[in-house]
Amino acid sequence: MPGFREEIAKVISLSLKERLKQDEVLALLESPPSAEMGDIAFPCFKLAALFKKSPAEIAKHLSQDVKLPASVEKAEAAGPYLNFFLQKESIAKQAISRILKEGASYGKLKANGKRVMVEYSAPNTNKPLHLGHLRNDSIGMAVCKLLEAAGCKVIKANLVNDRGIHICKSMLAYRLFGKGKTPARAGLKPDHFVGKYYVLYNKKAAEKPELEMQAYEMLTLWEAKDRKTIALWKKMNEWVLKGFKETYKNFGSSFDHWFFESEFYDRAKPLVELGKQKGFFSVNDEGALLARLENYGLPDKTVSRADGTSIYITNDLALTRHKFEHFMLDESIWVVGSEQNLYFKQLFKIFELLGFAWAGKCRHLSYGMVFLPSGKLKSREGIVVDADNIIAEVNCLASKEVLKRHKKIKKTELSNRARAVGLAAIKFYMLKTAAQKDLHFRPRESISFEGETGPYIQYTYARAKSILRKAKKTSLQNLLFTQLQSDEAKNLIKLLAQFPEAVQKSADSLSPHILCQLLIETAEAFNTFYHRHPVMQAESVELKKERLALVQATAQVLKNGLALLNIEAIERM
RNA sequence: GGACCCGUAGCCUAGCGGAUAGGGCACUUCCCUCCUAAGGAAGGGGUCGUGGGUUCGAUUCCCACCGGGUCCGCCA
Repeated sequence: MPGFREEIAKVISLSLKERLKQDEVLALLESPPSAEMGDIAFPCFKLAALFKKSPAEIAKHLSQDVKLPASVEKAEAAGPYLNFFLQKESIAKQAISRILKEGASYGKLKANGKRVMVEYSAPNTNKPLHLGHLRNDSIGMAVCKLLEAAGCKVIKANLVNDRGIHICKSMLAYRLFGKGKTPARAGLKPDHFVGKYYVLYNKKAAEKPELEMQAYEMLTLWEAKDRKTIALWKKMNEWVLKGFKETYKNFGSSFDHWFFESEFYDRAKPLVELGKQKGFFSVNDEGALLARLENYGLPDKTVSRADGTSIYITNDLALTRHKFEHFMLDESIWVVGSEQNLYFKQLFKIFELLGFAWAGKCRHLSYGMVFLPSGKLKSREGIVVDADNIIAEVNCLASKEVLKRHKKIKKTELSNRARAVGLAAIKFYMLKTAAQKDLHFRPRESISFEGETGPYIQYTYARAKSILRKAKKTSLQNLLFTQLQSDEAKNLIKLLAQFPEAVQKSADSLSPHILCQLLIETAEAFNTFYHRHPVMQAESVELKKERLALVQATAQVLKNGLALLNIEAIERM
């Protein structure tokens, strides 16, 4: 069902003899700076070169030539812009009935057959998930949902970094100082229990440098599949994974596939051979194997150690090939922090040089670092903001807020609402700014429930739902929208109509913040409308119904939007 | 030394070649006999890091510089 924006794009496209396609026109539409100038603006700058006329001339020509749809009252050229004045009844009818009809699928595009894998979270099994993972998971989940809405078949993947020297460090500390304790006996969440030994290792290693040697010996034993070492590794990894799964469940992260580095790190031999054959993998003076990338403006990358043991990239070489071949992917996306920008450039260049057809289908979704007031997160020193603690802390804050408003609320209801509100605060905070920007996390200020926040949008939704509950089962069929005349209603409708385009844009550019921005604007517009125009006390029955329909449509859009950000819309707050 | 990212009001942030630079926090002043005040209305606060250049037009593109960050490991 086309909306009025599509209609406008269509008539412009037709008038331009389709030199610009409807979708291209649609993407160019913007809002004039003030309402007096119109509701939708079409800038003509891009057409100047195409038609060899000034933008103003083109706008003028279009204003006379364009065949206006019913949703448009008039179109005026204003310098280089063509401004459209919308017909209130028509757009209300069109947009609201479309949203009510499509319901939960409003904003979703039809399937495009593209298979995309999104790898995110990627924890290390030597320590619990921290603040950085919360940003990673928030972005990862939102991008998965956005791509799904855009019509892709999405496979959510988690790569568990479960081998390597860092894992051996917590293992060594446990063997030396653990005295056979278990998480249960220590009364700790199992991933926190293991993390304690990683911190302990680093503390002890500062005094006893020989520990480093011992950790490396342990890695060699592990690679040689030494029974006792493997047994310890398995035990500790099980503990950690059990803890992770609990955190993921709490936070709402989910995965279709779990990959383990331990299963892929030694499967890169054929690729290493291929690289040698192609002549750009070669051994250096110390005996390590390097991918020679200096001709491509990149530093060389070590592919395997002199003693033949594997390093991190070995795993990615084998795993990526497996991903594309086994899952028949059209695209593979890695959600990984910006500190690995160079690493991914090198990795992708190696795929290209190895000659894989899918080399160009790899995307690194890079996001900025999360800093604390004291500096960067440093898990080695135990300076972390632990994910579980943050979730619990925000939950507690939310709980207090709910309790302030509802003194006699039932316990289960209180905890459900607090959980939803707390998570919304964290996730929206992580998503509302462009991913590449660094984030400075100040626990007290960062996660607020007022202003541009997840809870603000949830609150707006809850207010809308509260009205709808009061209205009971008023029929909203066959409304004419002749009464819904206010500017506030019109503004709101215009924003609701932009939702599908915002979803598309967010998905295409892997930028959840674009959708966040629209949801904020929509919530603001609704709250303005809410204050100016009482719904249940409307002057006439017809007006009341029309307002109710608008409230219903707004609630639907907010709910759909939040869902794409992996945030729950709650009925009452 | 080299590469990349970020500098927009006290703080956070959108816009990234075009119409008066949008928001939020904090601050000032109003609004709960009225559908949830986690809200709304109004107000003050900006040389869009600095200096050049390209352009009819630059917060947006290019160059230099200055701040801040990251990476350049036989760590992951």
